[in-house]
Amino acid sequence: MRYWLLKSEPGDFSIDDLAASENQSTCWDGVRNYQARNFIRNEMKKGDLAFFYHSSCAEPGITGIVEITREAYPDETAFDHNDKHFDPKSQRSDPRWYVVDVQLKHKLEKYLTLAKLRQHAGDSLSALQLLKRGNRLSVMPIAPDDWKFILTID
DNA sequence: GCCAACGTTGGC
DNA sequence: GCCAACGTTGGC
Repeated sequence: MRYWLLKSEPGDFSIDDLAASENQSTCWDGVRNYQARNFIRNEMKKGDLAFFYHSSCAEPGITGIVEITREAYPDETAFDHNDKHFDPKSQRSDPRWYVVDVQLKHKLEKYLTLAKLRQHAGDSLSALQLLKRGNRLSVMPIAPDDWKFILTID
């Protein structure tokens, strides 16, 4: 079992949007970065857990935990002319982009801000990709030790 | 294969 | 809104 972090702009799709979804589930579509795609397509397994992270907002941070409930399948939004994630280079015969399904496990009791995470950038979380400068990856693995540590942060 | 131009991400 | 970082594109 592996751990992940998934970014979403709350103005686009927030954890409350997920909570309000049918089965508290959604397909994680719109990822258009190859490194992130490779994680989704090749490495995410059913049962893996992921932090739900709110990015590009007033107070970025980890807001909840989701479970991967279905492994990779083609991203339909890439085929849809009317979707903002439409990609003419993705063909049904050779899909370029993939999604997984995720289901809400729970929101964190206390919103864990990026600022709070940064307090540990020098020691316990020194390897956390999220805290590296210039980090723009929207899907990234979290080491088990980092996952455990993050859950202990008050 | 190089690299400049451009677009996007995301924190602040 | 600004700007640094980074990925992608396209001419050569």
